[in-house]
Amino acid sequence: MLDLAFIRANPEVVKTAAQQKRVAIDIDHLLEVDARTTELRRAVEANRARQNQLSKAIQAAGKDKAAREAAIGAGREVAAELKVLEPQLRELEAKLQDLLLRVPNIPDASVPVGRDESENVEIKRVGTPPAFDFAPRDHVELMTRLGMLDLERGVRVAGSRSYVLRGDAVRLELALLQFTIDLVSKRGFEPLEVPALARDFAFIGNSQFPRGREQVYALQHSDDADDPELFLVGTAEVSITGMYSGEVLDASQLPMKFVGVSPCFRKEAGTYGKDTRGLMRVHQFTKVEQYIICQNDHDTSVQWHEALLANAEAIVQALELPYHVVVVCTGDLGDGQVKKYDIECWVPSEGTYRETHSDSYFHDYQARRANIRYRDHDGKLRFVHTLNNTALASPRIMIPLLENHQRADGSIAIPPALRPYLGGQSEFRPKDPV
RNA sequence: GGAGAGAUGGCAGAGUGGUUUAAUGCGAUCGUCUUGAAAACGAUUGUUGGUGCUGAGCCAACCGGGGGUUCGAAUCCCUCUCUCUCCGCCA
Repeated sequence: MLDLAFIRANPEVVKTAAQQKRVAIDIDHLLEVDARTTELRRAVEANRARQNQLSKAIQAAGKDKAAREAAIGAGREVAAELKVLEPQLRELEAKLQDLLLRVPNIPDASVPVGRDESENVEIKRVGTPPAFDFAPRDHVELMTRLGMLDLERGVRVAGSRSYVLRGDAVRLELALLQFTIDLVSKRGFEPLEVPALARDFAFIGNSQFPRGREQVYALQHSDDADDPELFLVGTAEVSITGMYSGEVLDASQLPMKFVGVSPCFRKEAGTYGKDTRGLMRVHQFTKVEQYIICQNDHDTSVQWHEALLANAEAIVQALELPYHVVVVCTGDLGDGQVKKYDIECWVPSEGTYRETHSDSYFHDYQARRANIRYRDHDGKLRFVHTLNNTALASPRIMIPLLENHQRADGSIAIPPALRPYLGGQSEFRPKDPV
């Protein structure tokens, strides 16, 4: 959420940002609602002031019955007027709040303007895609042959975009998660295992709601089917934002650095026909997420944004995956994001790079929604800044991991960094080699 | 799932319809005293919005969230959330 005072002072900046992010929002209408709200609030407050004066007059009247009755009579009139005005004010305030929640954040000046992901800009390329002297297999074929994947039965249980990991894939996933948490926590990040269920306020704080609600699974937690109380998170980011909602932190506690793990659930609404094969886009997965809460300072945010990227790069480098980094263009940015880097790893079966990590900073956009503040050294309250980046998402990471390290016989080399987490094992080998 | 008790400022804790403008204590900040510190003493110390001669002042709201009764609610009523105690169930 942006500061309303900022929107009032810079409507054109906000309009341009919304346009570049391809968000349809009528800023003029918002300002008009804002003006009407202020006007009505003044009227309500004037009535309340009058009410307080009369209340004192009633006390002061004591046993002077006439004065007392007169003041109570006047009080009735004020109360009657407030009874009309107050619901109008509440309605306007709710409308204004809803509009405010839909105003996107301002992208950084360094973000390229573009329509969609096709206009993201590569800034870095690391490693070389492997040159196979055989036709590389895709992850579905490799994993099925290795007894690691059972798509058919996963779909039987839970429908399309579902899967069962079997055998060595389960060991591999646990190894990947532990390797990742170890690497990031060694860099000073506190491990968290957070709820995968969260209330709506956590989603609002994170800026998944109100826009984006259709991507989230709602749970009927009470008997009132129209009022789901809990939702399944699509990322631990939601839960971590919710953790500190409403708190006033102390400047000395910052920065807070977390590495959180959780199951993640996504409806993937509107992606029919996209990445339908295999493990690229699934309804349920497991993700290790980096999250930082820092002081309200642009340069500090930028510094941590780079640090989070460096952590993620260390992970894909240790897994020996060829990758590149792109700056995401305005049209592909989330509402709250100021700037975002994606790491995309090379996928041999597709002959292209695919997103595995997403590194964003928000300034105080999330903090303002979630009301996370800190008392600065000068004694003032400020909203914190928040950032997050994937550390590792599984099973998606298995696609480049297994495809890049495959051999002609269908076996797969395990990168040395991962071997300690697999009992020293150096490869996955099918029972029936090709 | 059943029964009961609670939720008040950074913390503790009074307050059961009208000078509550939320007491008191602790903490914090500043000052006095001191070589310095501690102690003692004094002062200050919440948030949000509005107004404004722009951080003097003035107005409004906030006692877990929301709604209601009343001229007037921390206080009475309804509802939701959470915490604690006991019983039941359970990995």
